[in-house]
Amino acid sequence: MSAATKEPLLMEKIVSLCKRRGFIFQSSEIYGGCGGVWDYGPLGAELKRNLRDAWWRTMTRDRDDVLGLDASILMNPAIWKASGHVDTFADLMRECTLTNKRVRADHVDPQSGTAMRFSGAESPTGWKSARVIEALLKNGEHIESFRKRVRAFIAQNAGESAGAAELIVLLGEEKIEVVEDSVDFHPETGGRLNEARPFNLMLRTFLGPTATEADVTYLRPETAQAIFAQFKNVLDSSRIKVPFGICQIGKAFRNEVTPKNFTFRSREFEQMELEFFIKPDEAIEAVHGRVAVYAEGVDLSVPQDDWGWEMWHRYWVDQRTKFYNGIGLSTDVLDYHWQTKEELAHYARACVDILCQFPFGTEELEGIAARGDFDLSAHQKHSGKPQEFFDEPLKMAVAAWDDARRSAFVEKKLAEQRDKGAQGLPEEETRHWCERFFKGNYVPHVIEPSAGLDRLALAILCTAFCEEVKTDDKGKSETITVLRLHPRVAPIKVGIFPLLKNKPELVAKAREVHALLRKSMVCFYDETASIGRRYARQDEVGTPFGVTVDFETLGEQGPELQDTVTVRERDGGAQHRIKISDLPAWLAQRLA
RNA sequence: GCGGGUAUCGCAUAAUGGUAGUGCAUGAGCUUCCCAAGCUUAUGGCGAGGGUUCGAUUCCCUCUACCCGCUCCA
Repeated sequence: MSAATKEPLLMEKIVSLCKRRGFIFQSSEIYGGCGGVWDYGPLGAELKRNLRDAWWRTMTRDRDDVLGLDASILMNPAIWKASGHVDTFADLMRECTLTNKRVRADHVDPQSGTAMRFSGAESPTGWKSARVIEALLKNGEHIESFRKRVRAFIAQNAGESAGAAELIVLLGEEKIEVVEDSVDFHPETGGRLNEARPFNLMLRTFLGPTATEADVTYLRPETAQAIFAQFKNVLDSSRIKVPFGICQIGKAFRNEVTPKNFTFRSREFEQMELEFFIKPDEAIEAVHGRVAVYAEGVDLSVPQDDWGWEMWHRYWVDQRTKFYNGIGLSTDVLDYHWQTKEELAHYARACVDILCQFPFGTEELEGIAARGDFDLSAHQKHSGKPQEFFDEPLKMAVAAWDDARRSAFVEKKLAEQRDKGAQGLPEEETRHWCERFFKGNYVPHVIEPSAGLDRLALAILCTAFCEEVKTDDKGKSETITVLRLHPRVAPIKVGIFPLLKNKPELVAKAREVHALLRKSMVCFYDETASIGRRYARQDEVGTPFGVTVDFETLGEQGPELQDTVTVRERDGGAQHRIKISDLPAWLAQRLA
């Protein structure tokens, strides 16, 4: 992961452009806003739609092995129990008042020492804080090393304004009390913990007008769980076989602690997720005698029968990269982060983040995780409904095994699970898994490419944003703004202009051209201001082409140029003289 | 959630305890106008709520939103 140079000023310009030209507005602005949510204006709505459509086309319409789904946002809360979302965040949490670090209320180890209090702190930089600080001087700890620790945490919290930690002066130090086995201090930092309170990042709501506790459900925190919950229905209704995928685009909601960086981290956002179900490696090996192994430079373009989870994972990283390249995010603004063993969730085998360079840093656009059979198995267990796929070739292959080979297979599985320790399956479940496997049944594994649509829209805007200083003949220079959007995602494809608006013939002809083109693409007709200004307006919103109707179009320079128009390119400003009748095809070719 | 900062027409900015100004943008008009041209003209603003005051955009308090740094990010 490269540390991109942060450019807060650039971000401000982009935010300003987004508002000025109708891409993105603050939600509920006339009432003072609403934290962490944003609205898309006319051009933003088109941009987002183009991105959404491009994803949908690439992921399902252009493929034989991925099907679409459009599930509801509200679901049975049991889904969030099964997925682990409810439990993970239903805990009571306490925060350290010194560092704001959070701990589970029931996970605080008792400590002994002397509780100390400071009335505030100040620094030679002029920074001052009147916040009362309480922390535990642990038994045996030297008072100076204690003070040093407190200063370091204060400096960290205060940011740049407080300056160096060692220069901070602690004010009004006093001993409060000697404590024995207290659970009111953070086990690592020693800071006083505040009151315990529930911490849930899911948005709670009530399904049904009585709004009692029995009606509680949640706005989905991710779209993926609906795909798992409908896995069997899609499988049974679509005559499709593993490997195959189910994809979905939709809103998701999270009570983010800190929404930030414009639309990048919002509380309401749109996700584009694919769950691609694959055979377990054991099934590949049973049928094909081997599992293909990834090696640098191996061909990932066409899926093969002997691919296990690793190849499929690599395949999707490759596919997703090609998608981004195709809508204007070139390889030089993208980056990859392969999560380390420590970062991975316990059920995940691998996870790659595809990152993009934003003005505020290099941040995640998409995560592609190999999640094993964790999700479907969890739903199978919680719902009591089988989530298995019956694999005919597997059944045939295993039918040929003798008893010795079967028991060796079982022993090997048991050993694998034992090696995983607490994370491994109990012996009984492993034996059951093997039994089902021998009959050709298994819970498919899954590769999950999960992307944020709002993040993508922001990435597209940020990377397209371009300022140029232009100097005219008189030496007067000004800064012009161009959005170099890929024609495929640009909200407006072509601007149509009569050279002058006070000549009815020009206006009529331009309106004709507009009527012709709007049938196949988003157009913008503009007859006000000078022609240069109209070009500039379109440049600023990323319109790739401009069409100008002039006096030659009307035949003033003879029949040669009659019914031709000037087509002007946004990037480079090159002009072409094109027959009106050829325009739709000429433009369509360049917008594909 | 903590600390720091910001809030003035759509955008960018100025000044002020006493009728809030400018540039750009926007609307109307003139112009044979191909890269933000010129001229005329119009619309439009002190984030919300309290307090101090004869009078508050300005001073004080509270709230809200946004930005930066921590923190969080299934």
